[in-house]
Amino acid sequence: MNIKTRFAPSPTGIMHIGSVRTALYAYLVARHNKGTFTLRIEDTDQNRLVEGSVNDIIDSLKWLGLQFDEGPIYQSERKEVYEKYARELVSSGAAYEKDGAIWFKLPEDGKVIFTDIIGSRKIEFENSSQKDFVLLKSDGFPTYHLAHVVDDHLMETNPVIRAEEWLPSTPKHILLFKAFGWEAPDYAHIPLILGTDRSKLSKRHGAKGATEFRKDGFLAEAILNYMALLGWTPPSGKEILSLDEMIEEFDLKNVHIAPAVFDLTKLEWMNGEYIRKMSDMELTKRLQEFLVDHPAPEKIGPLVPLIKERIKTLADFVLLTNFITEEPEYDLSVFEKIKIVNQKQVLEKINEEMQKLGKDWKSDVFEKTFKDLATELDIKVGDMFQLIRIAVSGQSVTPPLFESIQILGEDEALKRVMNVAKKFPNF
RNA sequence: GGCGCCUUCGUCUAGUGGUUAGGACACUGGGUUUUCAUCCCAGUAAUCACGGGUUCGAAUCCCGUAGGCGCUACCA
Repeated sequence: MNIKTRFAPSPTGIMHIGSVRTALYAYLVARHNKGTFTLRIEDTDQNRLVEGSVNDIIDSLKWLGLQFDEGPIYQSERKEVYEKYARELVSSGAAYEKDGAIWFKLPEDGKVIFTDIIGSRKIEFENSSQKDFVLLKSDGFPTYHLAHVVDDHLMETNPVIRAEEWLPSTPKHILLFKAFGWEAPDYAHIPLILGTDRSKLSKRHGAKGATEFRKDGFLAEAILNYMALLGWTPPSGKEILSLDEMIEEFDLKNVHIAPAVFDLTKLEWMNGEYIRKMSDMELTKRLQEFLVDHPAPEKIGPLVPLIKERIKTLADFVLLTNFITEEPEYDLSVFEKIKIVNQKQVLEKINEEMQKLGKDWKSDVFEKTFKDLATELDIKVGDMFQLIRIAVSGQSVTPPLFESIQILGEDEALKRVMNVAKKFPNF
């Protein structure tokens, strides 16, 4: 059978992260079966249109690498088509006009039975539990129900892949296909993605759009990988897999039936995995593209090997390195993570030792000095170096300590330690 | 309210009649790095929603209940 899938968002806002998964699955099915993937814009509700949304959707798909073969097809440009078919139903007696709209007449008895691809589950709806519904609105635009049936028939979409919120209206669609004398497609209703409160993921949960994740420094491949696994397990059991590997392994039959909670922490972990896996050169390139207004893009490269294992998102690069160019802001709670009781005195001691080091500190001397000091003051070596790290940078995670000081310069490092020792614990 | 779907560690999940219920994230502890991170090892964590069956034996099959969620628009 010829496989044609489509992603059919309505342009009522930015491309939501949940839509990314729907688009991805439709894309994977098309590619796996050497079929066609189409983008269709469902802009039939004139009141809810949001300017810029189509661009955001297309940009998101492009960024993610989910290239469509056909479209975008705009439903708003096909009004006559829908009207023609709606009138056809009026002629055949399956629909009627009322208040300037065309309504579908729901059969009084009988039931609709279909098998959803997801979970191969058989689903039944009694016609008596359904009501007549609008096909063509009085403004001449079709409702989702009419537009879906007409378009997916004309486009020969099969299977129809959409979110599970559509499941309750599927009998309407199947009845419509039947009224037209058309064969209904197979349906795959993808379970919802939930927020931490287990309700449908939305902006209320802080759920962002695809392009916002991009702005936050997430990688397209990590987003794709994470979203794919939120509701699907590949037969190989792999957790990290590329788009090509997903295409190879994907089958709607392995998509889960239960909804899944979106977990940002795991996404961050996965993004970090992708960053660490990348070559230094590639990561440098990505950072330069990401940090468009970085004051010195040529200085990013040398820092990459130092921070690669410490960042989870591209945006973390800034957090990790801005202490080099900017005076850090100190927060007592960061110091409190170190289990040293008399931190002020230790800081003063560190300051003294640093003064004695003179100019051009050497790595081995530096390390021996503070290891000895730790022994002398009876504190853990790890805590000693961590305290220096925080005094110099204001942060508990930085590039390697000695390298950080080298980049910063001995004078500046010393100045900061002195300053901290003096002010502690009142910043 | 009506209709529908769902229910294994906190989260993502493996599991299709016999497993010490496995893995991943997170968390905790330890090791490597004389420092953070990375990496490695270990550990905590699911009476498989609950109650009945069927069976020698059930997370797995059947029935029921509860809870959660979704839909219930001339929105999609």
